[in-house]
Amino acid sequence: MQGNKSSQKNGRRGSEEVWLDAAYAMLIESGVEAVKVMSLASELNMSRTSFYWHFSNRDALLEALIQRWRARNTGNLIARTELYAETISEALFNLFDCWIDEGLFDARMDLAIRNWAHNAPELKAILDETDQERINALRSMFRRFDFTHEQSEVRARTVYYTQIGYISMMVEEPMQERFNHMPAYVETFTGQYPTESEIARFMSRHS
Amino acid sequence: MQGNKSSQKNGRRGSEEVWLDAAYAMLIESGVEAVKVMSLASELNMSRTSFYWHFSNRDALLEALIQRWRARNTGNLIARTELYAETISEALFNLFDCWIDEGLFDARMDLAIRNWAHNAPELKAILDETDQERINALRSMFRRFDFTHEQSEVRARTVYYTQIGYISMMVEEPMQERFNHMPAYVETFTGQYPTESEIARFMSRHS
DNA sequence: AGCAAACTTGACATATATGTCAATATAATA
DNA sequence: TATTATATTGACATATATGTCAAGTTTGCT
Repeated sequence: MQGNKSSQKNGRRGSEEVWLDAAYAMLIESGVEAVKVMSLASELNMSRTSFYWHFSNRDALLEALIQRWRARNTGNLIARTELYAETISEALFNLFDCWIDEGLFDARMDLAIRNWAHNAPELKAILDETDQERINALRSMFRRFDFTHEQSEVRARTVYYTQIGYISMMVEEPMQERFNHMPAYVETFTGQYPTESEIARFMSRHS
Repeated sequence: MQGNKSSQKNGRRGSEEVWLDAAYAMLIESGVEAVKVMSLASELNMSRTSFYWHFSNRDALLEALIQRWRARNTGNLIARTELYAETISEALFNLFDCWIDEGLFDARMDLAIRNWAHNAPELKAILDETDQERINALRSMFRRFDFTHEQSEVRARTVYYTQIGYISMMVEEPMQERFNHMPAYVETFTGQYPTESEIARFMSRHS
């Protein structure tokens, strides 16, 4: 792990990113094991050995992938849980934006990292920490409304596990169907069905 | 995929199972990609080539792993959703047995299969079908009590996704803590806190 | 003991993957 | 145009993995 030769200021030609993008696509599509210098080279129509100018070795590439994940998938989700909301339903709808907008939360990357972490203890440790931070944020969110500590703990986990499960199953569902179910999810997570205006506010954000 | 030479009646010495057991352990520990004839051989202190007497090739071994999963992880979960219950809470507690007893539901195997399916379309199709059957059973369970179609649909998914998420995250939690949270999970999934006697009945099963 | 079925092994052929290196090509700029 | 930093390449060395085969060993049974 560690250290690629050049990654300084000069963004002139820079083919380093090309390799990283290809690696990212491969990681998401087929998992870490599939991120091979050979495969990437043939996909890029480039000599395999050219890779070694940009990265010292395969591990350096993998390390860069992890850095990319950390940079992109940190903060957004937690920020969403902290947005202004008058009710727990509104707060949940704020969170749901993450499940819809790939720019807010990269679910496929998150899944790839999770599977990868199974065989990479250091990464597993980072991921566990990340998960804990997210769950903490969700627990605080419930605490801000009328939920006991125990309720907040369990509902935070239910919300998070549900989403991780959804991602892990790679559910393919028409977007309209997802939207239709969301009020019922809010009802399940909070104990009460959202109001017309709460639903309307959420729906209007996504059109 | 397909076809090992001998697997008939004669269970005399049978080293076929030894290879399969090792493969199973490797699959669960490190994923399909790690299920390699070489690794298994060195772990079993056996010549690599000996493997090929028992299985025609690596694919046959992988096929056998899938068969083992299908044989073991089919039915039990669904049967649990169909057990007699006077309330939805009792029904959910019946289901929770699966998350506690590895004999009823092999969560680690399920996760390994799910990750594997990511790169194996045929397996993915089988898994999708299995998931659908399980969700259908859960939906029917909710329908048997006072839930609308929409509520049953979403709560069935919430219960299932939550568990898949839990497995996918490889949460390590003291058993006592899991038990302590279960009434609050029941409350989240059903909308009402279980009674003392429902909790007592569940707890008494696990001691 | 003797025989056949069940199993194991090492030598061989081949495919895929990583990484090093010296030789070369290309682009920016002096 | 000449120089230099930035890149690319093919040849080579090595590691890991799959699978075939002929020759051997072990085990169960008569």
